[in-house]
Amino acid sequence: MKHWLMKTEPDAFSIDTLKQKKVAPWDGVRNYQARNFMRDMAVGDRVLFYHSNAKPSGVAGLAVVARTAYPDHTSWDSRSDHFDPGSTPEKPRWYMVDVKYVSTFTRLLPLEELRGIPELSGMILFARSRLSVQPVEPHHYEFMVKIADG
DNA sequence: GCCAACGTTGGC
DNA sequence: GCCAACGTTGGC
Repeated sequence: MKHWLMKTEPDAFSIDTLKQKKVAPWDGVRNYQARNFMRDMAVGDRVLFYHSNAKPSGVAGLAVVARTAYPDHTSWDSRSDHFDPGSTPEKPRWYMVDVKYVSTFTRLLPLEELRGIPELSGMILFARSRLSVQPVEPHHYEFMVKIADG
C-alpha cells in the first residue's frame, strides 16, 4: 500500500464536498508527473487531502483510492475548464482516479506549521509547490495522522 | 492581487 | 535540441 498527497482548491472541490459525495472522481489533473503518479495508484492507497489556495492552505483530512486510473473525459469536453484539444476518447492524454472519503481532521494542519516540523522534513510538499499529486513517505503520513488527532 | 517558481510551447 | 516567451500554480 502506498501513500499520497493530493491538492485541490476547496472553492472548487473540498473535503466537505467529498464527505457529502462519499466517492468522487479526481478530474482536471493536467500535469504529466502528477498524472503518472495517479497511474501508480492502487485501490486502498492512502491519500492526504490537501487544500491549496485556501485560508490557510494545509492538510484537511484523509481519503483512500477507490478506483485506479481511467481516462479523464473532461479533457475532450470542449465546454470543460480542463479541455485539452490534444486528448481524445481514442487517445486519452489525461487520467483520473476515484477517491473515497475517510475522515476530516479535527483541525486542519496548515502548511506553515508543517514546514517547521523536523519529523516531516524532506516532504515533496515543501520543495515542489506546484506538484498537485505526489507520493508521501509512510512515516510522514503516520506522523500527520497522529498530530491531527492529538 | 501579486509574483516567484516552474512546466509547456514553439521558433529557430 | 535550445531557450525565450508564455501560461499556470499556489503561497502569501
